[in-house]
Amino acid sequence: MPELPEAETIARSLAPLVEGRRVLNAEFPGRRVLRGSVPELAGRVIRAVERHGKRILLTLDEGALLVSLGMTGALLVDTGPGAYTRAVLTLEGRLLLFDDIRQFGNIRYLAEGDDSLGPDPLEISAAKFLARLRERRTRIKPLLLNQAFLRGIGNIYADEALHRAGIHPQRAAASLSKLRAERLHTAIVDLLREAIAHRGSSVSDYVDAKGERGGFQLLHRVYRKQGQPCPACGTPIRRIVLAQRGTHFCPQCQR
DNA sequence: CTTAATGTTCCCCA
DNA sequence: TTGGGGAACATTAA
Repeated sequence: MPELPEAETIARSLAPLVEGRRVLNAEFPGRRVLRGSVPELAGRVIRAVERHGKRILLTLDEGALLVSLGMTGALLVDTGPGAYTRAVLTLEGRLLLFDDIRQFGNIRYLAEGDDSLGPDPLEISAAKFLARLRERRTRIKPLLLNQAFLRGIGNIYADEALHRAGIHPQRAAASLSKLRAERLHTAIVDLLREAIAHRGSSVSDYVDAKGERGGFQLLHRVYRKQGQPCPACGTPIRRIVLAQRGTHFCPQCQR
């Protein structure tokens, strides 16, 4: 469900609804939702809601909650708890729910900052991006999915960015020319900004904190478009499996 | 019944 | 040491 544009949309929709509010009670009906130990949350105040890669960071007056949305996680405000509600935070005047059908998502408490992720793709410079590519020996698509390399890109935007940049997903990352690497950097930035402007991609069940769907799925060029003509050249889009993920590309434009 | 799905982690092996 | 491959996690939809 969530990659960077979706997480950004969730954070923006959620922030004005919960920032500054005190937690009155916290319950976790989902047995497997909590990771690590979580201290008493009642009495804490939510100071800020921000995107952290493809995750959502709820900064409290002491510590923070890091919400990983997994494939099907959603943060919803003032809806009734349902069969897939895994966490319930009762706030002053609002109810914040974490719903997650497949339960790949989780919530962990951070006492301090989290430095386990790579740079944000919207903030890294082209020069630094190039330098980081050059020190890796893996193929470009799995590298883009690696959150320690860049935070926030997932399967949809990896495929879409590589198509825009004209790069084959199995291409060795370090073998990209300077020009190609810069083209990829530009493609990533443009793509993510456009997707955010369209409030993310609702391919299956992604919704923001108000339950609203995104619209960027209508502008996808290759993701899950196998057999359909490439919008650039008309060649049928191909689907392969790479790193256990469906991978969609144009065999003509991406070499 | 089979396959695939916006994700991550862990284990084994080269 | 790095990273690739595969399995696992849990659930729904086509």
